Amino acid sequence: MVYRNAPQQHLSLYQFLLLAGRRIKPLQQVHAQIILSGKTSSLPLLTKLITSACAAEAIIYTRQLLFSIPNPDSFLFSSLIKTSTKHNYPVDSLIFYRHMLVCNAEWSNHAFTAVIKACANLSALGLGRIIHCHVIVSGYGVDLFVQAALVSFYSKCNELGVAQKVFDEMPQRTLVAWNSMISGYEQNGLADKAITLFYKMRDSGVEFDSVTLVSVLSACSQLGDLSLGCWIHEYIRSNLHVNTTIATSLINMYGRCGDVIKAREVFNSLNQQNVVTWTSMISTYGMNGYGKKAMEIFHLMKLHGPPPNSITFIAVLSACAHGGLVSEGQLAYTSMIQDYKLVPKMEHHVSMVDMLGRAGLLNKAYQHIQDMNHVKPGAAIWTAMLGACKMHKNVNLGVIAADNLLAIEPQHPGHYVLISNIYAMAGQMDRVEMIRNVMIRKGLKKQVGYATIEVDHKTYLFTMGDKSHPETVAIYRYLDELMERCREVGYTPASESVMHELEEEERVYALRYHSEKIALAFGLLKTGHGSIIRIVKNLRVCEDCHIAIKFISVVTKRKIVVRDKLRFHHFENGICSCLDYW
DNA sequence: ATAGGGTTAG
Repeated sequence: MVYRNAPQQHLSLYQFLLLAGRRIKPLQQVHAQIILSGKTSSLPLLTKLITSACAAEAIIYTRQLLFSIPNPDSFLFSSLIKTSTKHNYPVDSLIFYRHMLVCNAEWSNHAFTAVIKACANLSALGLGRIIHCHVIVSGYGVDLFVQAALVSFYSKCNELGVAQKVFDEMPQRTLVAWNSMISGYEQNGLADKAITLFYKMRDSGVEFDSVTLVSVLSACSQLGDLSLGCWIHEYIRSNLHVNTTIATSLINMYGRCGDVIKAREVFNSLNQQNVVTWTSMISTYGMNGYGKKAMEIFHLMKLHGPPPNSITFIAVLSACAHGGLVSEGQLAYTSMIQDYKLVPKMEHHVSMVDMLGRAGLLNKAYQHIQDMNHVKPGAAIWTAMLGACKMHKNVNLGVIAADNLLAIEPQHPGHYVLISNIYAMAGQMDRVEMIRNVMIRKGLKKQVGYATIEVDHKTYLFTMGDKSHPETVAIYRYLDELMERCREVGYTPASESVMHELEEEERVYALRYHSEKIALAFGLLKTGHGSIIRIVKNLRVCEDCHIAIKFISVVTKRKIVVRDKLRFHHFENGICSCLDYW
């Protein structure tokens, strides 16, 4: 308690600390002053010094400082753990936690929440479990802050069951706990559970905030749930201030639900755009196949917006890949490196290979892979290459891509169909057989395709050849009739896109009753003439369905929007926004 | 005098 006797002296040292801010040299000068004036036991001073050093990201100096302090107290430890977690030094956060244990300092909910968050950032499930035990033994198991941190931690470690259990056992569920649980489901791809929980939250009378809605909007994007998304937009308009975060979520939601016009409206309504809102708008256009529009926005951004970052260029290159804008994409790629000094990462290379490959420039795509400096081509690169080889029927390069893909991810079930297709094309039936055997041996099945459609605020799900719907007979009869009308105006089934091992008869059946066709027939039967049909498909839409839907848009005179695994297809008058380029 | 749990783009 020495410092109470000489407040003047300390005040000036403290002011020096404030002046030093996060600059490391001035901080070290004040440190010297502290030593010279003999105030090395003033914990408030040392706490400010050490957290400033940590915030200045001088982590080695921070560690040295801690070990030079004779009796750090609980406050110093929890501040330090908090700051190190916040500045992305989770390992140091754990080291400080251990040091806190050794020093036998008193625990606090602040120290626990921070160290749990550090474990969450590391996805360190085992360590987090141990700390959870420590929490309970220290009597902090009942603390609402610590419980919320645990919910978030278990969610980030994909342990949603445990997260839910901690959440359920909370005597009082705080807003933050609800938000953690909802975002936990959303981040783990369980969008329907996130939405169910949101309704529960609303019904239990807990006030939600913009953080809740950001997660729920993401869940809407995943499911293509445009009606809940619109409801949230209305709610925000009348109750909340639209900040850039929530605006980004709205743009993204509309974009991923295929409503480009609404996305643009939100974008235009913003007073202040940042790099994230610009990037979202570019990627919305790109994802929906409007490559030219995406480039228009990119151009506006370069004129009036902040400098594009690495993620902006992923959006730009991907828009070029999906829009067939090869020379524009190549220019953007060069500009990224030369004008913006950004180093291309794996995702940029994937988009480049995708872009060149789709355009049929297979040798250039292969050359790009070989020219990648310091980056080892990952599975995504070879998948893009393989897809392009299949599209343009280049067997030689296709086999090279397939071999590389098999070498990198031999276990991945999603690759087998594509790989065996290319070997079949190359006439290497022994390898086709081998791949098939591997699939059977490992119990790997083709991912089950399904399509969903929303009618009267209710979502219906169909799988291939689905007969579970009570009106199945009517749906199939209508679908058959529809396909007959399409045939009359020139449609012929493209059966080669079905997996080769099916018998011919099965192929035709499989094509005719693909989930997206059933969902589409159901939607056309159930909705009025002017409305847009919106379908979400979990896999990529197949070639035959793509052709068929173009014809269906003609014979029914309807607008049809299909979101597949990668992008959107807007069908109207026999034309798709992807220009058959996907 | 010392810090402050959850959320944001491909």
